[in-house]
Amino acid sequence: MDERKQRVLQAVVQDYIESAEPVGSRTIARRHDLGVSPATIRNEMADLEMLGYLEHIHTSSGRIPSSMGYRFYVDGLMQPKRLTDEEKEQIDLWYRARVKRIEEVFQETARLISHVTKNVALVLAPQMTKSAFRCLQFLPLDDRRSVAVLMTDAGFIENRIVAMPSGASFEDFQRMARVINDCLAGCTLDAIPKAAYRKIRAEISDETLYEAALDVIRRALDGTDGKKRLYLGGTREILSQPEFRDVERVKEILLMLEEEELLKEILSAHLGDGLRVTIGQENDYKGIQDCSIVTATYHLDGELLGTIAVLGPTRMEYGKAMSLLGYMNEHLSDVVRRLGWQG
Amino acid sequence: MDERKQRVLQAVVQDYIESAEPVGSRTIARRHDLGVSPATIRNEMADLEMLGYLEHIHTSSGRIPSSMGYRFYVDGLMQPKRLTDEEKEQIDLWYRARVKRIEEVFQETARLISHVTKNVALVLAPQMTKSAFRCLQFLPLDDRRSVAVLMTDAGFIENRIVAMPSGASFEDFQRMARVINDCLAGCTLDAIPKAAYRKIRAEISDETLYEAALDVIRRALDGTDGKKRLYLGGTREILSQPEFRDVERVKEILLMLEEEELLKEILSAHLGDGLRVTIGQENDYKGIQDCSIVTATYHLDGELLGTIAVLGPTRMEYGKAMSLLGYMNEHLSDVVRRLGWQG
DNA sequence: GTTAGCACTCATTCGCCCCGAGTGCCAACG
DNA sequence: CGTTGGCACTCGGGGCGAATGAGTGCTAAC
Repeated sequence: MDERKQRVLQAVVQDYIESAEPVGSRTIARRHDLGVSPATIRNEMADLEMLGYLEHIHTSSGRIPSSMGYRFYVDGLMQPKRLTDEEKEQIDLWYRARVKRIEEVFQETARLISHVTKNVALVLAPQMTKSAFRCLQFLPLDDRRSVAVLMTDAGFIENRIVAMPSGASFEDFQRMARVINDCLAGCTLDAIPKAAYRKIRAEISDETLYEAALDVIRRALDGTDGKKRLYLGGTREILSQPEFRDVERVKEILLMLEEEELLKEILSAHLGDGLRVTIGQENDYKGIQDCSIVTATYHLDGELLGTIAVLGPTRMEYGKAMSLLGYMNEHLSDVVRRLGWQG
Repeated sequence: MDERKQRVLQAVVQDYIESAEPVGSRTIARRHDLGVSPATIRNEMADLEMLGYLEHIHTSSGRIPSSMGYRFYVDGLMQPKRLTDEEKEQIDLWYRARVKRIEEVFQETARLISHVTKNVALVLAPQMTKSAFRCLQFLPLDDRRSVAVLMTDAGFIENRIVAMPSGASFEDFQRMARVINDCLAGCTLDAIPKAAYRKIRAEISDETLYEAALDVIRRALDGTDGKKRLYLGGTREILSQPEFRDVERVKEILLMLEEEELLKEILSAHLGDGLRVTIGQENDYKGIQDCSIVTATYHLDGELLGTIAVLGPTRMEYGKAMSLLGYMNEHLSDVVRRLGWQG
């Protein structure tokens, strides 16, 4: 593919991303300074179509890029846009103004991304169960119940009300906590070895108390896993995309966005690959083969990681999405740290 | 207004709610057994229009109810529908299956209501700051930080990481907690008297420690107030309403639904009135004068209360919405209690 | 290799007509 | 006097065809 073809392809993709209308040879000749006439561009476009980079809806309607065309554009033609200092400032401001509690980081990140890109944003929060047990403590609530507080090395904190079996005192509970803390020290939450349970069993002779201990561990863990991990943003924003002018189309995508498991799967598939773009038919899942996804994985101090993503029509501002995610990727952990999650 | 007019009005409202199309005299004669001819019904409808209960888009298109018409229907004509045992069973199942943690109750309630009514659901959670201070406890995290856990009488639990000033030991913090617990006992969180602060000041002589104490209290409180209190559900469901066939209309309502403060205001205005219906032009806020809101306030053991609401086009199944909210109203506190929030 | 010219293709828009649902009024009926 | 049937009138919506315009593909000339 020669230089000029590339420039034509670039022009087509850029114009189409901007206008959302099939673009014709004349338009390109007018708006881009290629130094050739529309007729020549027509010839080039016909060639590009032969090569699979452009598509025709029908004879006589401008061309639109194919998935392959977008791919070539993203890989080579697009000039990677960096965020300006001003934009970075804005992002920082957004966090300062809106995120008061660590739990809000993910939701607000999704909102921010969708707001900037005008597309759907997905944020997959790190799994608490992947981090290591630090300690379990009890606080007295009343004579029948106490509050179990579970902390992990990554700084997750969970609290939960547990009933105390009649006959057991708060002191019994505190002793129990010490045993559990000893036995589970350093265990990753989703992989507590059988041996640890045996050790607890050995330490706690009282049957009811042992049952209570198990219950506490179970309850402390189960909430953490069932906890919402996928945050969505921008289901409103996509309405401004011409692709979703028709309500049926909107319903379709919203229906899909409710399938949390499916989305998690899609995002998990991209885990660990840094910044990555999947375009149109490159998607495995059929329902979004007219959409593209840009994903980035972020790290929080070493082990823990999650994924942030932008989902939108193939006609997406890839440069913007990529630079934004790239920035978030680097700085999300800073934000989290500033908010006091992790030292 | 005589008996027959009422039956005609009832027929018009019911048919319109069902079909979303303006209803004509012939349709009513066919579908409702009023024992009179379409001509007679036409006359009655003309009268009802004079009286303000029905409206005409223009000559020769069936009638649709006015706000006043809906009001008359809701107040007198509608037969109040009770939930069947089966439906109640379903609701209970929903909660059992989906609500694992107390924090999810409100979001899931919103989802449930929107799912059943096919309209937007709003749930205003009770304010933590309206409940009374029970105790503040510290848990050690590492040598520089500890976790402050705040509990209130209503069973709210908040946790937050606080830095310990250098030089202060964990024991200092625990002493501080005891002082704070003494001084704030029984105070409502949003109305801590000046005297309480003076008392703390008097008890804690060390300047840095006092600052730290204030910071802890402030931080424990500020998160609780900033915490999300309004839960939305069903922004997808309303797409199936013919009123929102046009994307512009959808955008409009979604935009409004983002104005959290506005929504809180609207709901707060209905606080404490039990089950209440506001129809079309009865709404103060102009943006929803073609919508109706059904609200109900629920109580959680005495003091604490919040509001649940259904927001939809005036052509709403009032009976369904009201019976559902009525039920939720009575049983939400049961659900909460079962999940262990409050004894 | 590039360009101008020309015939051809569709999608869209507009006007037009017709149909059907519905009203409003009037006259007749019991 | 209330009820009914009949009839003229009114719109909205669907279907049809012509005009428009953006765009292509091809060919011949530069």
